[in-house]
Amino acid sequence: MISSRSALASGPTDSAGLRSETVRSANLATVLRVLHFDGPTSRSEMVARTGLTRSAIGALVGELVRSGLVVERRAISDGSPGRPSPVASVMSEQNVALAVEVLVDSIGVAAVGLGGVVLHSFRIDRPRDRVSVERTIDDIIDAVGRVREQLVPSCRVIGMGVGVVGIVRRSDNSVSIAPNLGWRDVPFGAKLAASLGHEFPVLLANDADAAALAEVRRGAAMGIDDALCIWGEVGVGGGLISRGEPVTGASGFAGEVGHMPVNPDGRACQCGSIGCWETEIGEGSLLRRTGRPPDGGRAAVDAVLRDASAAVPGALEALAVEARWLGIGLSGLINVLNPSMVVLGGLFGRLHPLIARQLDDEIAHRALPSARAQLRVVPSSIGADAVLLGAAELAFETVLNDPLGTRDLRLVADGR
Amino acid sequence: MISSRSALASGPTDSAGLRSETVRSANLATVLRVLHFDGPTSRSEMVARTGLTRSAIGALVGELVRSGLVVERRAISDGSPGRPSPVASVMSEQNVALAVEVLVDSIGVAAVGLGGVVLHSFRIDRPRDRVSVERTIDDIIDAVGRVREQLVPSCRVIGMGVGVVGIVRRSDNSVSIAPNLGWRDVPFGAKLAASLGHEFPVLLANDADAAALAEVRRGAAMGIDDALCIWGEVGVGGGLISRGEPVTGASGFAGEVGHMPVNPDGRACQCGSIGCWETEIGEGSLLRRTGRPPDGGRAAVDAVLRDASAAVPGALEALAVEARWLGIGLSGLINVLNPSMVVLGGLFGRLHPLIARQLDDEIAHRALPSARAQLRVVPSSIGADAVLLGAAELAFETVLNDPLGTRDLRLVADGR
DNA sequence: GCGGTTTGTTCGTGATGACGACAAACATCG
DNA sequence: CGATGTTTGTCGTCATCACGAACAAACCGC
Repeated sequence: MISSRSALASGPTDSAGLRSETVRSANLATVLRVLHFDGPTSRSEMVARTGLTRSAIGALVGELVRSGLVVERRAISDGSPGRPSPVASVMSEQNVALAVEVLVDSIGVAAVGLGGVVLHSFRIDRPRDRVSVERTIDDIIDAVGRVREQLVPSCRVIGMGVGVVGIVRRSDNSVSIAPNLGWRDVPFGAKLAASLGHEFPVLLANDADAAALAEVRRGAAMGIDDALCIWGEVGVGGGLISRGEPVTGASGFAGEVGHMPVNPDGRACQCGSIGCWETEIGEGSLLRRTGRPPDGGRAAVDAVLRDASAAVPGALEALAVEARWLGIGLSGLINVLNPSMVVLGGLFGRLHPLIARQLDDEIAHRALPSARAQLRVVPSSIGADAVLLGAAELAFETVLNDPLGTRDLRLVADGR
Repeated sequence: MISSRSALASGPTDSAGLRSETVRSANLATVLRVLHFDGPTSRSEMVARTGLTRSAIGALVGELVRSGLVVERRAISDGSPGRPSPVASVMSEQNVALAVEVLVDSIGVAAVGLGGVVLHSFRIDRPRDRVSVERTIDDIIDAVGRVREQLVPSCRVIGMGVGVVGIVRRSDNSVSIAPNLGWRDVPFGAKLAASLGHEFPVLLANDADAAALAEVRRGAAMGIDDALCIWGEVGVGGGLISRGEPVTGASGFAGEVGHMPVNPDGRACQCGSIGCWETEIGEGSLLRRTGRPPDGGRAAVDAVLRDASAAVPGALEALAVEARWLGIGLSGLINVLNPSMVVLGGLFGRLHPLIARQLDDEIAHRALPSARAQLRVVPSSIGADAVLLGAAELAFETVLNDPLGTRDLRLVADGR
């Protein structure tokens, strides 16, 4: 495998030298990451996994415990000989990320503990005319307040992750365009952070990207280094994972698979182009093919699914066409990115059981044999919380990269 | 930006702990990388760039000098006050990579010095019936011999990089399928390494991938973290760069953009699918549109370019169609990957001056405004040597990642 | 030739992990 | 129930590596 740091001239960070502190920080991060992703782990297990010595692991875990991120429980003897190893685990309740999901008709907020546990959550349904930026921020603050009430007093908020139905420019935490909300070039991250008094960092992401992240970190694609998550509702979004990390692109727009041209002489897309993938596989398109109004929403889709399960001819045909176009677009992405797993979420996750066969056929026909050799296409395994969990992971990244860098200063003071 | 190591469970390498040696190795790599990519650099400049102290840089450069990778020349006083800083540079002639380019009608071999200098090269033209695996290996060994004769006696061969016209599985250095050569599932890397007596590592890559790497390391996309290189000849290949590193995909197939479906009801592709991008923009397609036989090769393409420059109507129209389809496919890739630069090489590089306008229009029409905001589309800046230079970079990676890991044992022995 | 400036070099210090010795905690067996 | 073996935490020592300060060297300008 090729692996190198970026060439040069791209800023001082790239060619920065390493010092001893870097090592410590990286090792702390490694340990915390294991606990965050794999759950409670004994010290001896950590020795085996990291290759570090017992003494090093002891010191590292100790430091994490002192900083309030980790607890160690006395070992429960598991029957094997030898001295039992204490099990470290993350302090979920004391270290939480606030996750926010901004949809058109509702706003969800959750407190997610380190380790990925949803501790508390709250959802505000709202009429379609209540989607202005200010209203949205008000609603979020309201919901955040309610969620925070339920947290333990000693709890520390690590950060906030927000998944928005719209195209997000990650480089400056702004919403570039969100047609369904009527937003355009909104510095949403900055506004929200300001409204919250800059108490913690606020990170924005496209909802599909967030869901993809959740899927890779805690769902079907766990442990997969090259994955592709396609999220479909009204629009179609995607999250790309390469080398185990999300592909963001130059300004964080990567993954807008919905606007890949697949049918250059097809229907006009609301993005201004013609024959985007979204126009062929989006919710509206599926509904139209069954003779329903394209804005029927989830209820209408459920009706189609029921019809198809009952083998109603019109519905079956519509699904066949859907499968065909889904397969066409996927084949392109498979040839370009060679993922080892494709996760279908949202609409496509629900559709998958009904169209798996035809979808696989289409891919077998159109994708290069070599590119699809190791491929698995699976439905999303995380349910409704995918976006929230992904948004939380976004916020956790800070601590996971540098566990002590952002630690609570109080704890530093009396910790040693 | 999100950045994290791969989650877990993906092998011990991922969650490996760092030790002090790691720091040394990483810092040596940083210094060597600067010299390799930026050319001769003074010590004081290196201090500024890496953030390391003068003493550390001194020790690091010293170690690289002792290992025979680097020389230090006495500083030439540049007029500024203060003690002049000695300039370190890479020992190109003593540390070379052998680069090989396997095309249908010729085989090129070059000795590329560390730093990216082509020292010597040799090309064997061969009839189209001489493309068997064995013949090819014979020809390579022959050419390698001739090139090596010209190297200085103290020269050390770091490795061999091979760019092949075909789909390469990087995970095991094999050629999965190369239609133009008639190869299929050939463990070419292993065979070649064996024929060379396993003297050095042999790394395989698709020719477009190699060219893309060259473009990112030393060409138009130098310093760009998210780039996309589209290489067109008979087939269409692509190299994806994300976060400054090539995207390889699960088994190293990523970048087969030529087989992205763009026209589902279009022409049959030799890959078995229908309406692949390649069928619309490949050399054959361009020639067919001008009424020429599709296998006319480079000479025929040149004729088309001449016609277009002379504003012959048929040629202009053909180029317009070419530009349209090139734009359609590119727009999809831009929306999915959000690169900040697209480099057009091979056929497309030659075409670019003639179609730039129409291409930009098509992209403006089809790609999301946010995704193309920072985008530049440029022709390749490296000429005929792109594949060779990229193949060499592939081989250099070993040393650049761990400068002393592979050093000549002789030098270790008397070096200290 | 003298001061000012920049840079290489040397040496001591601090941080960090490896390693070995020892003690603690558990299971098994007699 | 105690002896033994095994596994593991802890402590002290050592090696590695970068930092920082002091000093020397090499250049400029006057």
